[in-house]
Amino acid sequence: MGDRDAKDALFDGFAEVAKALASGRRAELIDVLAQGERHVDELADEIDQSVANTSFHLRTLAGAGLVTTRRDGTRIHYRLASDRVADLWTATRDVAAAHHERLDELATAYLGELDELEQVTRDELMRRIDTGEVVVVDVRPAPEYRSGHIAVARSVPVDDLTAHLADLLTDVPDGAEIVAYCRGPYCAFADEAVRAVRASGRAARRLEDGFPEWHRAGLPVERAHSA
Amino acid sequence: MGDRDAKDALFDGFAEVAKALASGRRAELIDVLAQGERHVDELADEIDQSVANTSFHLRTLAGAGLVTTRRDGTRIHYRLASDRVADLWTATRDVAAAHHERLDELATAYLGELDELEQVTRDELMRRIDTGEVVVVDVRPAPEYRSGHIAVARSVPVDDLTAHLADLLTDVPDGAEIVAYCRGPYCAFADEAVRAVRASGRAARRLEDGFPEWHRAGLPVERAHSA
DNA sequence: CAGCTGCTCAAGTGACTGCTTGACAAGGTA
DNA sequence: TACCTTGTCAAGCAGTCACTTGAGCAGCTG
Repeated sequence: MGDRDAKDALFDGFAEVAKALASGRRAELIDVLAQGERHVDELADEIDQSVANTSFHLRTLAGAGLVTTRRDGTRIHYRLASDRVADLWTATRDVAAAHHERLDELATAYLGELDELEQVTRDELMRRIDTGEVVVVDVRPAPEYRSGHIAVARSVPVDDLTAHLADLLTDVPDGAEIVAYCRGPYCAFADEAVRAVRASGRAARRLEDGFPEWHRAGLPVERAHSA
Repeated sequence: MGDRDAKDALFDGFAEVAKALASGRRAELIDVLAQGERHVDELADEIDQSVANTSFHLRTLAGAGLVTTRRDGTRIHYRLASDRVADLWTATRDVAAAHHERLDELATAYLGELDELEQVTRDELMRRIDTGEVVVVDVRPAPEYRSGHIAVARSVPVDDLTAHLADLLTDVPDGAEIVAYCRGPYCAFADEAVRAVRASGRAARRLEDGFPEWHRAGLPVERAHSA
């Protein structure tokens, strides 16, 4: 007890958890899985990798205990092992945002300039939902909406947005604003949606973060029965 | 904007932060630096590695933004970039504790059986400090005590414990208990101290975690002026 | 049963990591 | 000035990782 080999082995154990997140592709998987469970081809599609490689990364994550699986017929559904994993992912992003010297640049390259799109905080959105001044739009892919979403939100996946934009706009009362949300602060879907809505002349902003943060803040959600 | 390469680059950026923690030796460094700043040979000594290798790991951590340096004459002091890094370290340990299948085993191999040593929570220790029923002993190395410690604690580094045990015991009033603390929940110093004190027939327990957790909980500390 | 879908596994390649040794640079001291 | 201390850097080796291709296996469906 208390010797060097045992200490090294223990800290190597902690490092295994960090190692699981130490790949951009696995980080993307965690970001998607934080929305709810998904099966392998969907995940492969989300991260633009082969099914074999995605399967390999998922097994790496499972080996470190970050995700678990559930079989349903021929499909295997992966999900985060617990909310703690989502907390770890949030902590990683926070440290990167605060201390990684090039992160702003990388985020801007992916999301575009953020200053032009004023954001809505969770608290402000909650107040405006209560007073009915807002239409909340979930622009994530449909499976993510199905497995859980902000209570009053309607689903308009960003891929279908141009097709359904006219419908959406007719449902927005005068004086109300559209607020779009997606996976989190570094998800591009909401920004894309906000730009599209604004291009058609209506007011729109994005929520500052996404569904996982809303849910973990204890704000009202609707969840699928099985997920 | 919004394209695959930019998304990969952004998530690779997040992964760089995780990669920095993805080595047992670097994790040990973070655990030590969470106590306060230290210079390179001290750190090399703590993790039982060569100065060259320790310097290499520290530069890796600095490259990811997790630590910063301060020059003082010929010495270079390293410290955590902010409390966020300590939060990330805590989140990593929590996930490992909850989901890593062999972590309990590794922790037991290093710390010994925990059940035999009943632990004191922060809240309970705070109450007992107020009622004066307790002598709080900081068993970390002296530099860590100097850069910050629990307000009423006295320093008895575990290396010096056998030499100072008699002194310590004479200062403990009848009916009072010794509570030892060190770096955190996976630090062996406090357990070792508790066993030594108990072997001499006095009551002793360890604090459930360590100084960084106490400090971040906003409980009373004394800090060095310069650190 | 055969054939299909959904996923995993194995082998192979190029790139990176962790550690060692030994040389070197920056700053302080005599 | 020369010399010491402290820390970094470079080369080199063994081990590991990310991704590809192609094979294989479990469980449905006809």
